[in-house]
Amino acid sequence: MEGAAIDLTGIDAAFHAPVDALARQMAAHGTRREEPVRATFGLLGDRWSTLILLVLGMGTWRHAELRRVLSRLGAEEGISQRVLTLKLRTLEREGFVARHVVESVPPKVSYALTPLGAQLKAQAERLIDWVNANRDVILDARARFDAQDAD
Amino acid sequence: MEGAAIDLTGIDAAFHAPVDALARQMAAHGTRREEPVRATFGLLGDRWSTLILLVLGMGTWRHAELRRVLSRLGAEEGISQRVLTLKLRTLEREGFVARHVVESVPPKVSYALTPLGAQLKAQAERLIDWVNANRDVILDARARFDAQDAD
DNA sequence: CGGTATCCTAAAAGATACTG
DNA sequence: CAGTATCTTTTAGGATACCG
Repeated sequence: MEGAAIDLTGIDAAFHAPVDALARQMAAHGTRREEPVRATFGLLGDRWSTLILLVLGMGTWRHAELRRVLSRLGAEEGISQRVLTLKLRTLEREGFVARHVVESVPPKVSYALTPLGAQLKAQAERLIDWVNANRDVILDARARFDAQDAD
Repeated sequence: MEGAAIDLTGIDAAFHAPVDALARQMAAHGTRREEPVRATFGLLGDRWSTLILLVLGMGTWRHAELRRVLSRLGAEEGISQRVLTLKLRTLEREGFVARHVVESVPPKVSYALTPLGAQLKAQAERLIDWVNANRDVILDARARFDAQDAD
């Protein structure tokens, strides 16, 4: 937890106190792409990672099966082999996904959630539930925004 | 809630049952970019929106002040005027941010969280806390991954 | 079958200049 | 001061072919 010594030069003095409190909070969020919070949020927000977490939440999958499921359920257009490998690698590096290889010819590779990944999936589901509970509020806000925009 | 009639052709029969359960869950997540869940996750995952939510959580800010704070606390490099406007527009459209204009010369524009936006900020903070609680697990996983990678 | 390499497109974000 | 327009850079993602 670094985040000390934030330079507030140029920010109105009236804001120093609240900004100071905020600085601690934002230090917790982290500023660099490598920061775990930023990295995790980035994963949840990308096109496939959350979907992958949900699918892996059901059990262990081979690469090809996983890809087929994502291609059927995830979107009109499916995920490319390259991107699935990429996303799985990132999820593995962060400790959310475990990759298991059985040495045969050809080798059998399978993926599953780690305990940490299962926790993250639970967190994601909480957020999904919150959004869905407020789905109508959001759609209303959009409708109002788009309507006034058309003036 | 559409999401009925998922085509499972080509997916091994052994997977039909779990995939079917999964289909309902993924329908809740939504597949299209316009889906509230996808859109909200995308916001939380982008470079600035979560930071903006945190700053607005402290009160009402003018555009320029907001930008100065983000440029000091948010990253080595600050947010551009254009991107801040863009992000605020999106947050406003989703109903998370309220934009208030006082008609003067020049007009005074200020931004604050809506009640819904405050809820989202709380959700984001929950996730931030979870990641920070597991920060070391994540960093360990990365270290192990990078080490075996170097073989 | 899983993975990589190469190439390409689309989308996000930054820099800069300008307007009411 | 807030916002827009234009241009450029960066990054995510997709298509395809090939390798062990």
